[in-house]
Amino acid sequence: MVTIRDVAKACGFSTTTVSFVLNNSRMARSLPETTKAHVRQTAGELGYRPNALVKSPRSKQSKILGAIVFDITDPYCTQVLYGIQNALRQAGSYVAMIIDIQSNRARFKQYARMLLDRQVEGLIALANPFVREDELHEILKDVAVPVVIVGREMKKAPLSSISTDNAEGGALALQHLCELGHRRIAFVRGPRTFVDSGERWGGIIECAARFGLALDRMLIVDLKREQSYYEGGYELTRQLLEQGQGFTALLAYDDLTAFGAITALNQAGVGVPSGCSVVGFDDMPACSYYNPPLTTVSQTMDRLGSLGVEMLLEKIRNAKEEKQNVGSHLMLKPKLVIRASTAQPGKRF
Amino acid sequence: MVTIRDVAKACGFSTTTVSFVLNNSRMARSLPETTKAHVRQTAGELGYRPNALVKSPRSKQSKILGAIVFDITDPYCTQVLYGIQNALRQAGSYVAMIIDIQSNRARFKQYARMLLDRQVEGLIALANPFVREDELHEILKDVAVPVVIVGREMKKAPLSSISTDNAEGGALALQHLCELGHRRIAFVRGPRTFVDSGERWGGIIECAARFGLALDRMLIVDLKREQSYYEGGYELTRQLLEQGQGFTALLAYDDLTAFGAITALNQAGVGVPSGCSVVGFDDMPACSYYNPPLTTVSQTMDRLGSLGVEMLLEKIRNAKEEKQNVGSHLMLKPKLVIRASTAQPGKRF
DNA sequence: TTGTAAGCGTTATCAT
DNA sequence: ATGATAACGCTTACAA
Repeated sequence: MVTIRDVAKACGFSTTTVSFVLNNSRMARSLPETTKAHVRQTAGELGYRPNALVKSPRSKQSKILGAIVFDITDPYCTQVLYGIQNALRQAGSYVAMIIDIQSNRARFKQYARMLLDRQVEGLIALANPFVREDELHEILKDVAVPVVIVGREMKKAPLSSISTDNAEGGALALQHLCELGHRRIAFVRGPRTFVDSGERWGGIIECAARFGLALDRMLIVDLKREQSYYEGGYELTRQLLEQGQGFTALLAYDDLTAFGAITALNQAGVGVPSGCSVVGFDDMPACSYYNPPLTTVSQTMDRLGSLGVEMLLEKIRNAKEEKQNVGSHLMLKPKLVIRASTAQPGKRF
Repeated sequence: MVTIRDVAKACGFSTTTVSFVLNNSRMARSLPETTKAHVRQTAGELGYRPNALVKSPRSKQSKILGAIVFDITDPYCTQVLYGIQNALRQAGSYVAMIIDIQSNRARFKQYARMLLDRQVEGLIALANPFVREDELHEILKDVAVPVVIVGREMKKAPLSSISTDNAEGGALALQHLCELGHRRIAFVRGPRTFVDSGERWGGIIECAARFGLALDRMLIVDLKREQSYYEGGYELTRQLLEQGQGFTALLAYDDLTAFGAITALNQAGVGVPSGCSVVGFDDMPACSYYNPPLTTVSQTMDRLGSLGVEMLLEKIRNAKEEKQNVGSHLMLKPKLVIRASTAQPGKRF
């Protein structure tokens, strides 16, 4: 391995000078071009590469961020990670250490500690829908580095967070169906304890009022936590159909629920959207190639990730300047993405 | 920050002793239990956490592996990553630094270097279908640490690799269709330059011979590299239908291609599987909730990842013992996953 | 403009 | 059984 001392020896300057030149430090400005050129050349010739790990003790900068996701095979997580990596590339110099806790709450704390042991300068963590705000605070209370939570609004400092305006998302979805002329609309909501599901429902109620739409309790069903959302969407939709409640549209908790609903509808001989329109939530990649392509509400996950990183880097800068760190919260507007699973109510039904 | 010196001072022993105890080094065995207990307790009380980064200069072990994927939103990649993380958790102590090159070849080299600067002890890289073996060798030729390539057979040392038996996979898919009684089968192959597509085709030819099946050139079409596979599958299937070539089954390059094909078939009024059976390749998660759920060939991506890590760790151990590193190659058997998109040929058509 | 030397937190060597 | 001390590769006050 070629060290900075090897370079220094080879070009006849001290390690200090070499360090200055190779890091473009402000001290390097006072060095003559000839020196710099010489240093750089010998470094190049020797194939010198600075050891990024050992920089940290003196500089106090590991240039590593920790990212904790709850399921790396979940499209929601990977889209956020995509955004994270984009922001990191633009910021330059920082890398992420990505950890998957595989939906195992106990691992969260354990892995957070592991990342801290590895001297990450900050932590960005994706909240899954069933972890509560106070739990997160409890777990993260003695973490010394800045933290940003993605996907859940954290109201208490010092945690910052970035999330989607779920209420607006719910409203957007219902508004779309109303504007198409639907009045008999079924709702497959998320499990009762899910924060985001509650927020979405709030938006739906508000929007229903705006359109003078009466919500029929018989057309409102809730997923259970134990089921997969796809299975749940399928089962609940089948039940709705069996009960013979007529409806011309269905608003699902998320895209997977919507996929399950479509399967149930088709099996019952109901075409989508000819017999029933279906709207999802999230806009996972599979929506665009589903059969039919799914109308849904996009959470713009990549922006969640990239802006989350920007917030985190900002917090890290503040922490360095000993500014006190207040928690801040960003709420992104969701976007309605209209595809082929929604249409005006047909004649059938 | 609490350092090992703080602990030493607090408990009255030297840093050496503390280090021995806290690392359970063999030297610690000769220490009396009382000492060890005392050290451990003060460490606990002070909340001491060893700085994992600075261990590396002396121990020569960063305990970091680099993982390079070509698209972190691609289900193939994330499934492999899932396997990687599983293996890492079991192995303990190692973490992965995951880098997404976003299908940008130029970034491969750049990021590989970045990872090496960060002292990764080994590299595991997922090959995408359009990078060639010699390219990979060229890029990785002066990488000093052990490397394992996932998803592409590398025949030349010192690179090791682990991949799926694509020929067997192709054969498996066709055999399934033949056994169902199909004789008029359409093939949407991958782009000509794709290694895996060629391998699969080899298996298909072999299997066709075995079943005495004549392959009709009019029913064989190839995707173009520029198109998305979903789009390509859709377009090519539409063309096949327009040409009026009768076929009762379609074997697609991969799952996305199959999804596109199903969309085209349905739009033409052909039911799946009632009018035409469709088989994909990969078994991405979307297959199980597609409409209809897709019969496909599983690459068992998680095993690709976990076994890949095991190979890499093995290589790292060998490298430490100065054993010379020969490249090794593992080829995993694919698995046929039968779902609802295939059936015996119907009466229609 | 350049160099010396101290330090970062750890582990390894060697002595006691 | 325990401790001094050097070393790892780098950055950075301070000195010249």
